[in-house]
Amino acid sequence: MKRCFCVISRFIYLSTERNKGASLVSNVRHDHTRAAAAKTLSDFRWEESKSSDSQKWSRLEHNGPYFAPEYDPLPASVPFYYDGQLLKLSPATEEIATFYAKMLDHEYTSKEAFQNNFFTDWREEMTSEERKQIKTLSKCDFSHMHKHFLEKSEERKNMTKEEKQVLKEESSRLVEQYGFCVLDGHREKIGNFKLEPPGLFRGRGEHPKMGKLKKRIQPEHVAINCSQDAKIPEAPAGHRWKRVQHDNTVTWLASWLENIHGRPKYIMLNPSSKLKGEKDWQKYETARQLKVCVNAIRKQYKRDWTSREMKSRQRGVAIYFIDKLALRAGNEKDEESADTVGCCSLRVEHISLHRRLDGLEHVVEFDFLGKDSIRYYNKVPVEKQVFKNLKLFIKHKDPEDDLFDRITTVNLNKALNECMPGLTAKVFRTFNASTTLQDQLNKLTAEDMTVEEKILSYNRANRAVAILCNHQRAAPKTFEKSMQLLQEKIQKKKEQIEEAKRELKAAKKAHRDAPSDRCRKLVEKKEKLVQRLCEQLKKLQLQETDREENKVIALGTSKLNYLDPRITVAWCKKHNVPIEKIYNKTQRDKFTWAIHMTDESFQF
DNA sequence: CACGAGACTTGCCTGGACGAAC
DNA sequence: GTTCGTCCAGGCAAGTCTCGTG
Repeated sequence: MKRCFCVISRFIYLSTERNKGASLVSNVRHDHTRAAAAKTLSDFRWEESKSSDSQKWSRLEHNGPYFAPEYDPLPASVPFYYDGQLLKLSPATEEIATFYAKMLDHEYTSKEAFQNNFFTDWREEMTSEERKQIKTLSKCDFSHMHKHFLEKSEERKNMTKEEKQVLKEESSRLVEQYGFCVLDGHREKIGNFKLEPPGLFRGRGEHPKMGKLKKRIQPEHVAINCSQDAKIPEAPAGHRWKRVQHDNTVTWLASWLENIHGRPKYIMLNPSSKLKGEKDWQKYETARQLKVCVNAIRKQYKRDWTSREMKSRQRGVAIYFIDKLALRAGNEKDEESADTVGCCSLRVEHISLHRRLDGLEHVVEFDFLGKDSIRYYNKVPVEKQVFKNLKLFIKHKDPEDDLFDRITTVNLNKALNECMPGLTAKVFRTFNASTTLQDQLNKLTAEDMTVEEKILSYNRANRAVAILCNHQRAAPKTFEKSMQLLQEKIQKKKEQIEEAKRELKAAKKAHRDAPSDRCRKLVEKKEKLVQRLCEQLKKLQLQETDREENKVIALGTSKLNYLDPRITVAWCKKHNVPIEKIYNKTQRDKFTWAIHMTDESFQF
């Protein structure tokens, strides 16, 4: 498998290198396409790939991370008052105050947890003098700071073109210096070369740590990873790195521990890199592998529904949910984070069982907060045996008890792995998402459609996946307004059509009454106008449908993470839709591998 | 097996660039 | 020229899963 990808990756490099003849590129592609076609799924050796996969590179060199600029103290003209008294804060204290002052408009500064966390952490950073004086948050007056930053941002908006140009050049110099690394002889883009600046932590949902201080990262906190023979990046003057290591079994260039949860964070490559692309390709191949054995797995979990062992029954139902509803695995979480769940961590309170609902039998009603505190709400008719089992699982339990108390993500994944090497809960999401896209595209695309209609079909297929995976977004702030505008446009267009039709009729009549070349030409002209207007109307109406259906659905996540790009590429080729209409520049870069290795016959 | 550390993927939001409409 | 709206890259939080250790 590994070897197979090497062919592809060599091709990608070839094709992205300048001054290479097009004929060479197409030759490579041709060869590869055949090689890939000849390769069947059973040829993949997962065990083998596992050992060889552990080495991620042989040579790695980079310039280290870019540190956030030092704090620039406020001008003396921006006062801070405590309890009505002017107070000059020390730079460190002032800096943290500005984090809060910048957020005053946000709803969450009104939350008690946010205020308490912020104030506790702020006081910890104060000088003892300041700590003695500043005892109550509500007595702090940040309003002048707040105003100062509003003005600053206004200033920034009103910069001249030239000033903006200067900034732009500065930032591209930064990218030039820090934004790339050299991995195995190839210059690769780094994903996030800038270290996160200090600020206030705002978790998602009801996060118990909201408002806590995210501290400034110092070089002494940062570990550097590069190859032994590489030039070690220089630490900022007067500083040294936490450590420099040469571990080629990992892909990160730099890492540090964030202070909120004490979890590691990393600087890694951009998705367009070979390293990431290879991994991505592997992911989809695993998902395609599941396609081959999913029937057997389904049979197995259905058998488990009637197992004598409670654990097996629970696992059978859990995998059924993961498969049917594309739920996430649902690892255990600690108390120090928002209360969200996935499949294995579902609690009794998250489901309601309805013997009969809306004319359907055995309906399970799900209502819980999933990843990022996004609500999952769904009413699903299930097999009778699943229903029976669920009743059994919740018997004698309290609402806050685990629904699946005998299983964990670890043993669930272990069981899955025994069915198919490499299989874990999340593979089902990839598999179901990509399968859905393929099915929907096949169903929704017709040859006689215009390109616009085909794109609408694609978006609908994409949307079906997003709904399956529960990818949501906040409705755009301007949604209502822009929708209304669009409707007015449509109305206007309709009126134009009426008008044009009347004119056409009149022209026809004139031509009938007194045929002439001039009259005939006028009729033709009017006919064309009507036709053109109708086409425009259709386009607008398509746009309206698309936008309405998309109001709270986020398509990006599935497009980027769940849909095998080869499905899209093949579809575009087959139906003559330019790939640029579906993938923007970033997406094309990320999916370069797929764009080059896929021909129109590919099916997931 | 439980646990925690570590590595890597997935996820939503936002600020600013850019183009269209006024 | 200004305003408005859309799109996208970047930001960073929050998941999943693996591995080593006792």
